[in-house]
Amino acid sequence: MITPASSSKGLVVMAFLGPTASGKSELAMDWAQRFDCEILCCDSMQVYKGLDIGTGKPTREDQAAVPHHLLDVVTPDQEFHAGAWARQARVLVEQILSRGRWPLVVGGTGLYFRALTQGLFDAPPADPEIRARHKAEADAEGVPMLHARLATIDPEAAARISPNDLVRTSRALEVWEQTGVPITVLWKKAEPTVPVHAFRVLYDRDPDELRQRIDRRVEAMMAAGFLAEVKGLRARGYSGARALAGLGYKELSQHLDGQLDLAAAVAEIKKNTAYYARRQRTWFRKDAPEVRLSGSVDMEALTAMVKAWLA
RNA sequence: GCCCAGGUAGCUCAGUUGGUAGAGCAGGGGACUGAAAAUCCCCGUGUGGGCGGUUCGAUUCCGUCCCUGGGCA
Repeated sequence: MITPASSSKGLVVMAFLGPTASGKSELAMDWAQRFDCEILCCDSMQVYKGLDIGTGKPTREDQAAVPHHLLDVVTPDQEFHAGAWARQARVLVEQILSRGRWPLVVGGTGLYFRALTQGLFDAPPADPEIRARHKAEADAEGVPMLHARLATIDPEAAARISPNDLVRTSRALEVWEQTGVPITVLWKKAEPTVPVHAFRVLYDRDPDELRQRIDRRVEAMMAAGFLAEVKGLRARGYSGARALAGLGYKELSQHLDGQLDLAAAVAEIKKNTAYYARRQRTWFRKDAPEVRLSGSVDMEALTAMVKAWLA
């Protein structure tokens, strides 16, 4: 038996990270039941209530067997973001450790994980009005026009952000408009909060196998009523919510709007999910994991590695 | 056996009035600080089915052989 109490590192967590459909959740359930863990879902879409099938949310049975956190924290139309996730996650880590149990972070949202382990800088929150205005300007005159404006107030930020990247250009301008301080200055001032140390397990499959798993998973979601879930969300008035821009939700919404036939929508979901898995790989490769695993895992060997790491 | 249509990137195909070729899909690499399942950037040398011929030069024209699909016997 290993417990986090045996560590002298401070706040300590286990983390199973990896691309979608890799099977990391099953691995996590196994590990959690061996070592008395509580699971922190590191997933930007599972936080939404009602997005169940399409997000691959843990089943009721799994949730009953092991405590899961950071699921269903907001309704689909509510604002949510990395900062909110990280804040809640940090509190949960402390609480779980104080109970003498292990926090086990499981998921594939790289930004959220980084926000937990490294912290985010102190910045003003999003302002929907400003974002809507930027979006309208970009639609009318192009993102590069906004980017050019950023370049005049914060050349360093402009140099790091693509002229076509609306999201980042808009955020940098948003920070400037709200504080009068260039975002670059805030980046530099970012000070890490109490660090969370994570034993990172990157769980992956080879690309061919992962692609097959993705295809099968999408088919299974469709068979489980994914389309009905999307219809229901739209019927409740969430069609414009950002949550509905998530993988699968977006394509099925397009189908329901008559833009795609169902088979094409499903094919798009598979393709876009595979693209997404690639982006996830990039993220976790950079955040250097302690171990890379795939396929069936030797739990004894993994346990030994964690013990050594804790010592 | 004869006739027709094809054989070009892992797959489906385009194009080159002769100057050694490019799209989509698939695949790969990267960025990422409160939108992140979002947003954005980058990556294509392939005996142009084989062998001959014409030509300064052939993937492109000609001959022949092989393979695939269809038709006729």
